[in-house]
Amino acid sequence: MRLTRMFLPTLKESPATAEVVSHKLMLRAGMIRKVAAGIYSLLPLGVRVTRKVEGIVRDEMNRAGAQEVVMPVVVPSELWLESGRWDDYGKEMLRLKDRGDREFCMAPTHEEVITDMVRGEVRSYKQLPLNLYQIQTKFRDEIRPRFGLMRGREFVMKDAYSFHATEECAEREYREILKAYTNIFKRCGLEFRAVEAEAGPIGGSFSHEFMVLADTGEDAVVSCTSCDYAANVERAEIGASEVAAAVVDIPALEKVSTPGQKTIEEVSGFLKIEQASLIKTLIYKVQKQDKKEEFVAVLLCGDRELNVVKLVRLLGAGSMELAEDVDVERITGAPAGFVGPVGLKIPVYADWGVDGIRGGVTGANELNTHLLNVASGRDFTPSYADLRLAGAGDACPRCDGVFELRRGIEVGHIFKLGTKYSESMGATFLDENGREKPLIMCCYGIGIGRTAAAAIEQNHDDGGIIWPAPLAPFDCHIVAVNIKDEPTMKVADALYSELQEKGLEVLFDDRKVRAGFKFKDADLIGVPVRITISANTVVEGSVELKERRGGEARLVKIEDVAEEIQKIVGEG
RNA sequence: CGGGGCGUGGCGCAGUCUGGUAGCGCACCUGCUUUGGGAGCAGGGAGUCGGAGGUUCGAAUCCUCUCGCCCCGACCA
Repeated sequence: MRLTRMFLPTLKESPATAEVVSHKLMLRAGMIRKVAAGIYSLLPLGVRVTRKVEGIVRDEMNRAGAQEVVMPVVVPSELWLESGRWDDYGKEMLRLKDRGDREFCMAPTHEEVITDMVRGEVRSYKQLPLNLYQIQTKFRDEIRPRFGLMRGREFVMKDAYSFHATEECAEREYREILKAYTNIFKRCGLEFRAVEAEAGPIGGSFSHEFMVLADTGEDAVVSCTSCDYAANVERAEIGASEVAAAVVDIPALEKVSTPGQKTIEEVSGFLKIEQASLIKTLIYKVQKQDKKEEFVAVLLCGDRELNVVKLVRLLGAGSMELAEDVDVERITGAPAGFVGPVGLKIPVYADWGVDGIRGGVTGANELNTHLLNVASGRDFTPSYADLRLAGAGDACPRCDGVFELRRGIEVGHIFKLGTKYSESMGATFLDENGREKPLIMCCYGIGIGRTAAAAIEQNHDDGGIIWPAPLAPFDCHIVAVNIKDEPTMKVADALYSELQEKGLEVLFDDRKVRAGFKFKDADLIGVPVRITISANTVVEGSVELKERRGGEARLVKIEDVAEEIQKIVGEG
């Protein structure tokens, strides 16, 4: 593509509204333009990158035996009423009416549609398993869209759904796609982790997220430094490590006045005691499954956070929330900030870490007062469990390694759905014994635009984007330093044709602007290889080759250019 | 949903407090010079100041309403 003819509006300054690098660079490099909050148009360069991601995804999905379908964006309410999600999905689902006042939505996901498609056709176990996928636009009316393509309202997603006669078969397929996803993100040239994750509101029994590692990621991920365990911190289990110390040599409890010192930081600073030696006490209001309410206390080391999901699971609760101030005072006798486990009449749960605190500090359940020399087992007896949010240095639950903490961008998510949709929507088949059973389902998603954005978050410098070769909009970028110089243009034109004939995608900057201007644009756009053609090197039959990802420019004989580029971008 | 902020040429902003008839940088067009890291000079085009209503001799500026966009928070002791 000749730059003089390409719709590629690059920007020197970045629009004020862009917050994260990928968003800024996509705007500056002329890949996207905003149409409304969380809604973007893709410009030619954006389309090229998107197609690269889609191509890899499509290829690996097909290879894994999945078949491509396309489902509608606008879906009638009936299907959602059947699954129960018309009411459950809430405001994230954009609803609309047609001229006959019939209700529809812009599909935020397609479980209902695919289940409907399959239930109409699949009758027998002989037709299973089946894996169908699509690459389609979805709409979720996010509370707060942000970060460009990273968290838009309208976005392109590859979603796949598999259908099985048996659990074993479903799990086998789940493993297959896990492998396929690993191939996909490897081929995209991204550093990523497949992590154990919470299944979330979509439901199901287990799930993995694919996280592209980048400091700007919205999610926190722990991974073991010595085995391959990795998990979203929301999910991560922690291995037991703290060993209980002997209780004997701890001095007696002592009250200390701590006027106005409520937070962990304040108490820690006031008493000159490490945050880790403080015992944080949270009072939670728990909604049990049978709708009864109960209050519980949760203890954590002062420097750690509670993982609410772990507590919910431990108690088998329906939901829970922090107790209101009035409830805290009624139950403990003190306002929030001065609460402690000693003498509490409600059930007390503690994270394992608390067992390691000897001679700790807690609230005294008395205004402006804390207790010193508190010891678990002597002064209070909690039920211990793994309750804290995992962090760096915590023990791995699978081996004796420890966690490191990284940030990640969720680009893929796979779930085992089970029979949630097939049961509610009557998608059944007849097994070998002629018995009717609900189909067992799994679903598998990949955010296409988000993957491109994540690639930028992970691969950029001050000058702009540094595309991993497989996602790059072009393989190489020819810069003709001076278009008025005839020898230069002769070589540039010839190379442009030759490289294209050899199957390379070539961007040719033939604009009448100064060299520096072209170099800046080239760095911004981030094509892997730049070929600089100028009068002084052309005389000796060579041109300059420079890789976007570091490295010095080097002279290459004109006849060797194609081969060199193919070596770098890994084609041919 | 709660809190905060912003809408002024394509982009980034000043001007608003203290009303007087719109300005700067980038981009764009023309010419000359320049030509390896976002050139210089000269000339030029482009804005119903988000929209509606009001106050006033006069409104980008003050008041009311409205629309749009952005940020922070939504499990914190």
